[in-house]
Amino acid sequence: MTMNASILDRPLRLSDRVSSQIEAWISERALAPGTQLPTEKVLCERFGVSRAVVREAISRLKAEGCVETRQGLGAFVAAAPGEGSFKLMREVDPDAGDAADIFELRCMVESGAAELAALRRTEADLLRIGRALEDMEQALVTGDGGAVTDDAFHLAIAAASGNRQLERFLAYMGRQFSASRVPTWSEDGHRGGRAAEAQAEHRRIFEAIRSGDAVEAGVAARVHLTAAARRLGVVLRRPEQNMDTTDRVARHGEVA
Amino acid sequence: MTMNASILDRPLRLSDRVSSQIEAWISERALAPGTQLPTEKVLCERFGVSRAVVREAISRLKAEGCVETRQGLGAFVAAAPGEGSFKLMREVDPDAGDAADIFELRCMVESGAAELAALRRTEADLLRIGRALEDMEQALVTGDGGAVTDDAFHLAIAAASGNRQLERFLAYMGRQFSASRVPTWSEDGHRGGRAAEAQAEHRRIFEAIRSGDAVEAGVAARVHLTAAARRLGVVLRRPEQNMDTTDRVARHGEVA
DNA sequence: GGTCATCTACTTGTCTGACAAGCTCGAATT
DNA sequence: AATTCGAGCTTGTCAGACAAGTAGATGACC
Repeated sequence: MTMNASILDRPLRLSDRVSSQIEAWISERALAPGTQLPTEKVLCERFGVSRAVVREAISRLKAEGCVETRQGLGAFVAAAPGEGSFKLMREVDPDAGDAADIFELRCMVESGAAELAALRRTEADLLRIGRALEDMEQALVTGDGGAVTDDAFHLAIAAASGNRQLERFLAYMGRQFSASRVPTWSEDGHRGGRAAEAQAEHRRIFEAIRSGDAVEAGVAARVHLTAAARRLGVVLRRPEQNMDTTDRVARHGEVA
Repeated sequence: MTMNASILDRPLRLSDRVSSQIEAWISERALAPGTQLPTEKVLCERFGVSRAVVREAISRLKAEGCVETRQGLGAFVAAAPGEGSFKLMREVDPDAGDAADIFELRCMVESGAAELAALRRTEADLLRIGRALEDMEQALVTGDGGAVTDDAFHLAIAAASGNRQLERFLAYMGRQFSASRVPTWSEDGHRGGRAAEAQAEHRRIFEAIRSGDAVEAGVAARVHLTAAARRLGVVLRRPEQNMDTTDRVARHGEVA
């Protein structure tokens, strides 16, 4: 006959106590994601335990998702409990290759968002997207506030897709990239016609979503992102096959 | 010159692999709560690692809530890993339709990854994908280790896409979703033919990537993910238009 | 024979020391 | 000045040892 009540009396393992204290320490100071934790050695001295115990404690925090470790660097706060998501994708360098990679990724996901938006958009969604479009139209005249509204436009489409994961992801990526939209809407961008060009692409996307044509919406989104990359001078690898693949197929579909 | 030595060779911590394999092992055999796990010593010999690694792996499973340990007694299955991994999904969003959202998102991104992989795969990539495929083939016979290799298969494709942002994103999503692959490779999955069905879809994807047919690779990936969702009983909203959109278009492209 | 203390074998928990792998930064080299 | 390379840090892994806790066999005692 086993004493099941012993679960409550069970001896507290050292690693449990240590992990609790570290977690409390993070919470109390409200450490921002990315903050570096003390090294294992320091933690050993502070808690008076061996490194094995500290490692098990940190291992537990890793499993809970609030700590990340990188060999040779250290341990870092990953995210406050409950909000861990795409945080893993931080530290994106606006470097050369990364920019192309991100454009490719956005092309896949945003075209998908446009397709879903065409299928599921509500009247409220259309109103929101349309308002962003009008604001950009005005920005074309006044030459002001284009970049901000551009963000709003793409976010509104993501929201209209009805897929909350997609919306969160695109919101994140959009934030990463809002800086790159600036050149399009800069003084130079207006003069060089880049702003007007982008706006024409935006109108095509909006029309497709309004009319409920998913295929056309996806194509329009892909065209827009490919053109945006070109306008920013980002060189897409194997451009002749790369992002045009589905586009080309879709055109055949249209013709057929 | 960028080192394409790639992400997956590095962040492969031993303890992560061991914990994944133990978790998959529990899932595939559908071990009842209370079942005793092999001792640490046995696990060390079986995986060929030190006790520290095994202990970290088990520590992770403890944190996930699917394993409990008692000093002097051993380690025991606490709850079905399905519930334990639901905890990971809970972090994303406790909503019901969340699984469908994630499937949609994965469908977009993984099909894109397959297309890019078909265009850019190196011989080393093909070797790695092929090895994962063979491992799954063997898992079909032995009934063991299918879920882990399934992860490896999709990650290898992501790596072959040559897009590091994509690879990181899919690695993240894969971790969130590896639990959902378990039913396919469980005992029940083998008996019901779900494993064989999935494997056939995998072969189609691999063949397309090997032959460099981007369109076919994308189609095969979309078919696979749609089927996977169906096998798991996930209801995709508006299935008749939803994920089939680009698929239908691509087929027209093939015919044309 | 039955009861109880003890002893043994085995498990997980903790400690220690060492080396490997990966990263940062600055000095030395070209 | 730009580049290379190594010292010095970090975490990751290994090996062996002992402490603490448990179950079951052993054996003594009634």
